Amino acid sequence: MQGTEYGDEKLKQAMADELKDRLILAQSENRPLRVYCGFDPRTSDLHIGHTVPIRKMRQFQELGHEVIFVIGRFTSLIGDPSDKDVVRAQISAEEATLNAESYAQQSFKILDPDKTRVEYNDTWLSKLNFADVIRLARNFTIQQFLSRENFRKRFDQGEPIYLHETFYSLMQGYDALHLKTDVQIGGSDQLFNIMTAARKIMSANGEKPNIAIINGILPGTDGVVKMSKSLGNHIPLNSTPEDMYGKVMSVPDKAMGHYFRLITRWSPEEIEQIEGKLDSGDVSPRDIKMSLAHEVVAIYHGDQEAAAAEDEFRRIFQERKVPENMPKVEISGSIALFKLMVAEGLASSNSEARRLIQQRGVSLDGKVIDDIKAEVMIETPQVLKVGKRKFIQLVPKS
RNA sequence: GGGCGGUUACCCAAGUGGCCAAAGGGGGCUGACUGUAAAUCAGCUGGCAUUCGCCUUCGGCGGUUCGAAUCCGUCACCGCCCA
Repeated sequence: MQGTEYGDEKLKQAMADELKDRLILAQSENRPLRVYCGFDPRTSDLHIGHTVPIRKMRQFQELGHEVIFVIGRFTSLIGDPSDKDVVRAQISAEEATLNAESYAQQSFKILDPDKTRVEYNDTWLSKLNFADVIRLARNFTIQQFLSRENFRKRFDQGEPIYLHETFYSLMQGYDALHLKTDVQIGGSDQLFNIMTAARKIMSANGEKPNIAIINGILPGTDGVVKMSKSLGNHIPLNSTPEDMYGKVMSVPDKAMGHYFRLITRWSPEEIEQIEGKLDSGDVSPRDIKMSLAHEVVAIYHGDQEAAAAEDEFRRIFQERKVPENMPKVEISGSIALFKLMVAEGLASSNSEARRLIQQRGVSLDGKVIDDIKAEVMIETPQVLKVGKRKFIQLVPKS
């Protein structure tokens, strides 16, 4: 039950007890627990926020249990209202399918592919007819949904709540029923879907309700809001070691604890020790964060890459030098600086490029260029820096 | 189906005929400071041209007007109340 967050001690205890009982039961039936977690293939990139439940699945896997990775190809067409207080856009089936495939692949960075069952929930959900749906819906009252915070808030503020949004919970519940799961893993934003919807649907249909393992929510690089691609505060699993390292470093100090607990391999004892050092001021928070960044990178890229990313970070941001490797661009003759920036993707429009130049955000070999009419002529290789972290090397065309 | 209110840039939100590319806040970006943290300060934040200027944008379409985000018509969508 490490790294879990039920927001309620009694609930946590109840779930822990139930899990124990279920383990005993499963053992007597000579079978492993069936554990599942669903993912919404809304985007194609997994980010480290997604890894929180995935790591939990991995733990179950290591203990010999059966793990089902459910891709919500059907549900993503509807949109999960759980983590937003606004309606989410629906995406197309084609998009969902494409995303789903790369999704499963990425999850194998953590899960053991041979021991993971991947399921797409449209396999069973698309077969339900209207009468089936009504039967499921009969288990719930409008009031139950309204008592849920995100619906309540919208209701009170006179913002729309669409009927189809309530179906999301039903679908998730049906997933659990269909798969006859013992355990369902999810973030604390899934509490309603798991505790209220899934458990009710299961017991109403004669199954034992699955046990909820509720993880804390990993905040994004802003340190406050749940990590998500759409908010741009995410750290993609596919990003380079350097990028990943840097992004972790940009996380506010106050959010470090969540990162320790939710995405590192550190034990509770180690974390306690680290936090002790932080509190006493024995170690600089920056150094702690650097070891955090190292750890995160090491999980996905290995120690060597992590060490290299750390060197690079020191080099660029602490010693203010240029990166070891950067894209090379050949320049012949002379070209307007702002045009070059746009051509190389360092600015999204001429106006933005000029703005950056005016704001002294552009330099060539360390020398700030603040003339928007500047022309560049390259005779020997020079490094163009735009903003805090964009570098390219300009070389003369041979 | 009826009545009322609403739809403004990435988000929230002001603006009710010209001084509106559109107040303010958030977010983002750049710079200073710094630990790519926090806090703070300054600037920027539609596009093209950076010289006057030009173009696109205020739910869609159409109209009135020298001129519309602002007025009229119509359509779409949302909220509240009534049925």
